[in-house]
Amino acid sequence: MGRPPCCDKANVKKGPWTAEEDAKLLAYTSNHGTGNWTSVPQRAGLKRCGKSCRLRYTNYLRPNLKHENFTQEEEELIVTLHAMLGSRWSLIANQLPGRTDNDVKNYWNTKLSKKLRQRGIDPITHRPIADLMQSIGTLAIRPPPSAAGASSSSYLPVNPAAAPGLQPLHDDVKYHAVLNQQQQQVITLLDADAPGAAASPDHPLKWSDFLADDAAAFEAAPQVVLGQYQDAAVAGGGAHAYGDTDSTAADGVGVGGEDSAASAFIDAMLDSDKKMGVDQLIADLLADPAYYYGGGSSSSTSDLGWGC
DNA sequence: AAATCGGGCAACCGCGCGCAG
DNA sequence: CCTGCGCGCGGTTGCCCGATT
Repeated sequence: MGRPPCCDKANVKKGPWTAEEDAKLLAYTSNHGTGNWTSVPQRAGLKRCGKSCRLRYTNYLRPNLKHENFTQEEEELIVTLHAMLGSRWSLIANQLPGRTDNDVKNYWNTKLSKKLRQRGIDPITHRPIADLMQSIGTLAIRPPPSAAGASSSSYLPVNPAAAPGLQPLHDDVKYHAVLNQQQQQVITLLDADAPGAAASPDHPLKWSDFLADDAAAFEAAPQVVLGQYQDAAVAGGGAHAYGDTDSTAADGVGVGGEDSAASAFIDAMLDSDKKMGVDQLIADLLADPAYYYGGGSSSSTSDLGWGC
């Protein structure tokens, strides 16, 4: 059997919140804070489920929330982080002060995913759709991994430059295997950067460490996953600090230095990887940016025109 | 002017995780 | 160690409203 419901659904109001309910919830939270959500409805005089109250507060009533449209910088950051994290909306939202996971998720589903598709990028894999179609096309005729020169027991990457005949789908499999490792590290690091969380001694790196204002400090860093969005960002102006109007929330993200900062971040991740014995895997993967976006093709990054 | 359609968004649902007893 | 509970998350639903026919 599943878990019992958190509240008596028969006596709980559902649907849109009224101004009166908002006022009650706001009055309660401003006086008592947001402690035990299950007791909030009763204490605040609301006929709502505690979960509903929490959702209403975090997505709408919470102070310092932004209600205006997403900016170009925010869009780019969402796409960048989605490429690294997938649909970990809460982690992505943590890097966008004043935005909620619901905001980001809705914006992605209604706007950004379509935008990417229109530009020929698969919003799930962040790779050119043409490449994916080609991969699907090779599925039926692709030889087993052992025949392709790779171990059949693992997805150890082969430097694409050293294996030009590698089938695209095989690339995809390895890409995801390695990317998943990267994602897990990014997630761990972002978690450690969450408000109130201490940096793990096992992962001394913190995402915010790479958000220095001085973007030039990272110029030497190789451009990897995020590089394809850089052209538009650079064209849109120099380094510009992301509006951090709420110093108590997640740290403001320096979008102007974001790409280079993110690259430096990944570089540091790679250093960390060495300790885990996967540095060679990552190094091989990063050796060729085309590995991510089928570079060299017509779908090169500058063609995305993201800033338009 | 009315009906229909589609996009956007707020809210709900179910699940997993962490923690306290 | 086990169990129950609360919280937070991601996926999904359904309503509202503007655009189109």
